[in-house]
Amino acid sequence: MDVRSLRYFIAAYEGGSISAAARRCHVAQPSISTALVQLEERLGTPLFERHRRGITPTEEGHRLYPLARQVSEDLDAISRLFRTPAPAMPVRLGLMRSLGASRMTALLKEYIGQGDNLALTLVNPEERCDARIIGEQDLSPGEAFQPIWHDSYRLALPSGHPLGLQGTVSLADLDGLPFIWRHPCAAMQQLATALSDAGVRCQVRARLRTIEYTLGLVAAGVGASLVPAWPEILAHPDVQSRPLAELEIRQTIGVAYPAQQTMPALIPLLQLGRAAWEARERS
Amino acid sequence: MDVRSLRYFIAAYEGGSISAAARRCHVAQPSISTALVQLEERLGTPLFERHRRGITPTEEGHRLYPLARQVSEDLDAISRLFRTPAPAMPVRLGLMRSLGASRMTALLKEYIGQGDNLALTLVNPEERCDARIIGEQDLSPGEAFQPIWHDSYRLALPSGHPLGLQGTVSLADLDGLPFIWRHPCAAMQQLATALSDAGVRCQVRARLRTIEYTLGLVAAGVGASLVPAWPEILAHPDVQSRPLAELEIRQTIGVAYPAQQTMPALIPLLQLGRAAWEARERS
DNA sequence: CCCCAGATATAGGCATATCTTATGGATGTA
DNA sequence: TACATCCATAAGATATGCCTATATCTGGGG
Repeated sequence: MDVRSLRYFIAAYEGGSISAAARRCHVAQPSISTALVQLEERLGTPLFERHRRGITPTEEGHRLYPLARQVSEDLDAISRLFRTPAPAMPVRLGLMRSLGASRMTALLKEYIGQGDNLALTLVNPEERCDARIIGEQDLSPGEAFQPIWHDSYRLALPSGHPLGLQGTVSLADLDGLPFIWRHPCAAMQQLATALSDAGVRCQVRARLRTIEYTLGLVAAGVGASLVPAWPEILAHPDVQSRPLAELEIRQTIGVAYPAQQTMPALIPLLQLGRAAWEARERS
Repeated sequence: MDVRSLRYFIAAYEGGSISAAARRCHVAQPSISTALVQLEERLGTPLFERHRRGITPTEEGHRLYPLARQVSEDLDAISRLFRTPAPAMPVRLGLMRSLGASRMTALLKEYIGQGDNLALTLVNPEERCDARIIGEQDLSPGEAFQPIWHDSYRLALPSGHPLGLQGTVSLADLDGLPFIWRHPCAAMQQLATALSDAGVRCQVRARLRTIEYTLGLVAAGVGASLVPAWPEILAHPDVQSRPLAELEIRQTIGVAYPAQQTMPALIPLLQLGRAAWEARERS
């Protein structure tokens, strides 16, 4: 028997579905599926009941779980045992504003877990730092770039707003529209340029920095705004979003780091970034 | 990290050499060697010091050993957990006399460990049984045969005996020689036939059944005898052995079992036998 | 003094295991 | 009805492990 299948089992048990386990383990769904079948054959008993909305552990699955955790964690402990407690590699990471809290914390959690005793300091991307999570357009000369996510921006409207009746919204529709401006943001800059080119002016009702506040004001009906198409935004109950017709506003976000002589402590971050990027490309 | 390399580590630690670990794990020596190197790289520390006569664990090796045992045994425990306690498959195994205690117990130990709750009964090979460990020449019709070991027989002499001065001993040298006869034994029969064909007669000083007693008498200087070339015999301090010149006495020992409809409980035994046989062919 | 035996390390070829992509079936949802 | 989600299966590509052969080193025996 193999710990690999045990780890897959753990992820499936905790995630409640095979697909979730695949995402968590950074592998494709069939890998988990077949590994679980093999494990069940090996143990001679079914471990999950499969249904449409996921899987539920059987009696035996519940019994196996704590044992599998035990073995898996013991193995991790062995890995750590001999790592000379690296003297807390300091890494200063510059984070661009409005990154999407959930995906960013997930990435940092994995990075910290995988890296070798990191002392992570988070700063603004303008400050001195070892690497920066920024949009590709803000790259400095001499920096290399590992893409991680790709955001497309959409117009956010209060639910029930008449523009929501259209599938897409054209720039001209924004003329005179109450608008909430967010700054600094490359996407907003792009929109500003396009609007002035088109001779369209909207009413700026507020200027602020964070996406969370912006969403709140949009939901309250203060005005429209431009937001990235993150799942947690698309799912917001009081906000609807529509793509802009003439203008496709996109931004690639990733790790910018000095091109020569990559700091070793950064390597796991770059690997995680690449994994996330390639997973996105596949789907 | 993989339990496979941990198991190899355990075998190397306990065996005191990489080659010994390879023999115990039924794999070739380079497999262990490279796996250990990879494990050391993974943990970032050397685990053994290599020298010509084997390996000795480093400080870290000693620390790793109990942990590796823990993980390996936990994993085995999981394997066993869900096996429905099979209702004690009874297996009657007929054992030919003079098999070589050490290798036979090693085989049986592996068989019991691998099989599924066996109730093993050891009997003489003439009695009714499910399978027999016998020499190939004693096969009954309708039995299939899986070879395990190949024995070549040599003349055993008390150390210091004048015939020991010759590299090989011819049949004629045995004329009048004090001899210890062992029975039943196919090799002895072969020798008896050859002697009578050559018109040579030796003095039979004793007749007995077990190899252990025979060796004792040879060591005591009572006479010579014919014994298989097992390591523990070749290494005996008071006995020297020489091949016979004209007559090569050999015997293949293996599992004899009913050719049709193999009992499932026998399958692990056949697999172990084949593994041992193939390992012998390689060396 | 030379050669052999026994130990470990390395290189190349091969088989198997694992992963990915593509696809189908089933079911709840807009 | 179309769609999204989830699981299972098949087929092709890739990786990993294993084996054979070989090289190096060392101690022992003739």
